[in-house]
Amino acid sequence: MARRQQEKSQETQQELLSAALELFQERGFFGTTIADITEKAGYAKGSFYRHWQGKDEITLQLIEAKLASCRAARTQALARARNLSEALDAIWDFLESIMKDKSWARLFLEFTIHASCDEKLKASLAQSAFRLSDPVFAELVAPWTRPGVSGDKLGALNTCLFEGFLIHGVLGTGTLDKKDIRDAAKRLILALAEA
Amino acid sequence: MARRQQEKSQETQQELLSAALELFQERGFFGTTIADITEKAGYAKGSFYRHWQGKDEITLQLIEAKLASCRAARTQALARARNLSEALDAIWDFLESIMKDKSWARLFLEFTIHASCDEKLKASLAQSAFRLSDPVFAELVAPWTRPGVSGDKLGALNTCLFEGFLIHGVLGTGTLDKKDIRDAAKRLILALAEA
DNA sequence: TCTCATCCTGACCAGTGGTCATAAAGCGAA
DNA sequence: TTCGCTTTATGACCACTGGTCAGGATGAGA
Repeated sequence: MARRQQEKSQETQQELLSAALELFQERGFFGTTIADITEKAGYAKGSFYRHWQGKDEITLQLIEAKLASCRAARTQALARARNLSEALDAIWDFLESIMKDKSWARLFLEFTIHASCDEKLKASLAQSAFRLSDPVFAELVAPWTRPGVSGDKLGALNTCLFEGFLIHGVLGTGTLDKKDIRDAAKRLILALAEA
Repeated sequence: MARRQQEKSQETQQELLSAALELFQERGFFGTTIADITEKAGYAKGSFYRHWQGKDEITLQLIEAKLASCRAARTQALARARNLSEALDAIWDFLESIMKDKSWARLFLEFTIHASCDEKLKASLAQSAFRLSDPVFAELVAPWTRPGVSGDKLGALNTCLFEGFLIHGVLGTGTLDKKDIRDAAKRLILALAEA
């Protein structure tokens, strides 16, 4: 059987993923080179390209894995929500869980901006579960919004506040905390949904 | 006199600035190399470093120049404002004038994220007139906010919406337009300022 | 033992930001 | 005009990046 060879390959991939994650958290997306990753994992640079096409691909994979683990909790909480306020809380619990770690916030932002310069990557990003896309948000809040209110727009505004807060966070002025932004988002969305 | 030499130097600097601006708008901050800039302007790469320490410095200069031209109008409009709503409109006129051009929005974002990885640059950015800093906003809206309301927080929230909208813009989903975000910001700030 | 597929290597490439000895040109004075 | 001196401009050079690829090592099956 060729199982052991495949297992070795998988193991290598995992080691590279772990190394990449650590380095991204430490030095950010732009600050990490592929040579850094392979060196940390104990492989030659060429090995990287057996598993991914480039830094973009491995980053996307890491981000998706991170989000997948946070999404389960969100789905459960949303199922329990009895009104729009509770639904928004579930959504913001999800958003907060993503960024509990500041280095994740930076990685998200760096990658988002980087992706915005590349059409293909932008498409992957929009399709992936990375961002809480507007239609998804619309679907989540649909049960509690009045007809005529665009759920997409509510979602986009919510995302603006969230991603703006990410920038606020990485710049480190510290004027706002988690609660401030959540309250503001809830206030805004509730006001608009009922208008 | 050495005037003609200085004039030539100034002229070179201007040519490089123009070339840099065009390229930044076209290809973004990360997509533009220093060799691109000097080549477009018709100089050798080394000439660039007579005028700036690196890409960061020339970018900061370009951004500050852009903002300086927009700030005059803002100051005038704010002086005429008779209530918080009008003041917010003046501020959003200013913000909109900055990124009327989509390529500016991307440049702002790219540079902001890039700066967030560098302590020195982050300080320059905070100090510069680049971002509508929280204290400045607080001062602008102070005449119309109730005591006990933190103008800094209002400013930070306003900035979150603005910068979140910049991301929304560069990702090009197009769910929101200028008016949506301005209305949302006004609604939020007015509600909080009067609470 | 002999193949052959898989996994891994590291020298190699073009291109990056940044440096610096050198060349060219402008300047004022003799 | 001619001679220094200063300012401006050059492009080869450096260490580094993302990415490639012929070839070496290792394991699987006959």
